[in-house]
Amino acid sequence: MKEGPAIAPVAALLGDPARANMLAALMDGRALTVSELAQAAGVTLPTASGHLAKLEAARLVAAEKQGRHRYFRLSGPDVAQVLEALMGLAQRTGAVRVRTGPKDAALRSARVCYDHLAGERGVALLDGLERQGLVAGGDDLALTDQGRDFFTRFGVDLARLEKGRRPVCRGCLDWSERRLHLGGALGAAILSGIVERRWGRRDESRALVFTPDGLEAFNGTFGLSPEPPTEQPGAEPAPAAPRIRVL
Amino acid sequence: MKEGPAIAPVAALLGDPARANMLAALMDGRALTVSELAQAAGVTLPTASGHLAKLEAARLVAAEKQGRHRYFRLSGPDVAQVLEALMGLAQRTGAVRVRTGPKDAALRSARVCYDHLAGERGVALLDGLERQGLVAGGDDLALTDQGRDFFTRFGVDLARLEKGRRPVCRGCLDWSERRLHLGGALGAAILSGIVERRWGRRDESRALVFTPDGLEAFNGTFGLSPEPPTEQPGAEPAPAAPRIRVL
DNA sequence: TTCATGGTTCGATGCTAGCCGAACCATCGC
DNA sequence: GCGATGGTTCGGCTAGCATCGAACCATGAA
Repeated sequence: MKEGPAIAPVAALLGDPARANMLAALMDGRALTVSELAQAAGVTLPTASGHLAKLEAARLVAAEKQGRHRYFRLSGPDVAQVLEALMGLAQRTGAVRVRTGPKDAALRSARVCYDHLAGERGVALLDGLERQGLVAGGDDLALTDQGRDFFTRFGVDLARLEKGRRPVCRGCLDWSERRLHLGGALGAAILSGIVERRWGRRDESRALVFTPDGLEAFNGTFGLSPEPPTEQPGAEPAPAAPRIRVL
Repeated sequence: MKEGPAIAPVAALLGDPARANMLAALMDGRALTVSELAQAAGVTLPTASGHLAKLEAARLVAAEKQGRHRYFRLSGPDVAQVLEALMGLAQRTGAVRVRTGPKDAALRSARVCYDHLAGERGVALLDGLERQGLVAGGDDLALTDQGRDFFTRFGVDLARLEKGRRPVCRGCLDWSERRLHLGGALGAAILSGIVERRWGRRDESRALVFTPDGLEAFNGTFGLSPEPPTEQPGAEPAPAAPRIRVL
């Protein structure tokens, strides 16, 4: 009666709070040690070690040994994508995080999703690239000729990206915006460009903090209008039963 | 330390085999009764009732009462999308379903994902639409002017679709092909068109069975090359440890 | 009204899996 | 070689939850 791969084992893996927190901590693409992940999850070292063994067995994370440390990272961008999508479900599901503090606002504005830019600015970026005809197509979001010129000038080694097995362009569903932002090798390259140019820096959470000048430069480079003012949190339109058919 | 919505509760919901099976049974977009879902999950009626109550509380499914039956359906296409994405992870994770029987082959070839066409033919469809310039853009996969003409001739009431809050075009990640197929209101309309024209019918599983004539008509209408012969199952390139960095 | 069927609620049971402390192994610096 | 630090393994405890039978409600048919 069942069809396709069995989702239950994987979902159960993501369903434990400790493991979920560890994975969330890895969502920025960095590799973390067991101790760091234990702290992120709020469990002791042995417990974390056990969880990580399971995640590794399921190939959701990959480990690398360096000296007496073991560094864990997500095994691929697709894991990050599923996590983002689950956050989307979790949000509309009513499991709204009440803590809409300044940190949350920062995350909604611009954050690192695995290795590319997400959040409001991330979505705006993809919009802008399309509007200018730099990126087109729907499946793998192919680069146009103009886009190739543009990004070459931006300093991206397209030839190298295209040799890899990872798609150059790929849409990734954004939990806060509920729209696509740009992932893939190009998405990663753009984020690298942002950091290299010191337009912004990654803080200890997943938020990406732009400098004022950097934000202006970023918007200018990609032809984006500045970020709209965020509406007052707590004044959500759907208070008790948000009967939104979201997609 | 946590950021964004908490995924663990939702994921835990999907992590129980009984619930996962029920959701999988609902993946074709149909509404099923509690008894049917209980059978699909292989549990007794009280157990199923309890599970469904939880899923409903989490707004993953929605219920509708008709007479003395209660019909459950997925609460939206986004739920189906997350399920498809999880299947993708489950597959590469090593939880490969060994039962690569004829039914599985049929599912890979063409199946119903919530309310639109998925599988090899679904991916080919999106490819074809793009190649012919009927669909373009990357975010919401907008229809081109030619596309509007085309689908109007195909019998789709675009004005009606665009009035709804659901996006007309939307990519949905395919677990068997690991590429996007076309979802959204237009995806649903195309599937309706296929069924109305008797090009194929939905069997009791999620497989979509084309008639020989219907398949030819489908390929012809959307300018697709016929489906490539499926390679021998069991002759997978990655036997023990598929170390594929998939995305 | 009365019976039959679909669904829910309740209570009891049993299993699973997360958690920690303690002991153990590996690596680094001295 | 010796301590110190990072990780893993083991054993035992506990809590949560899936499961089912039985009793109970609701709807439709006779």
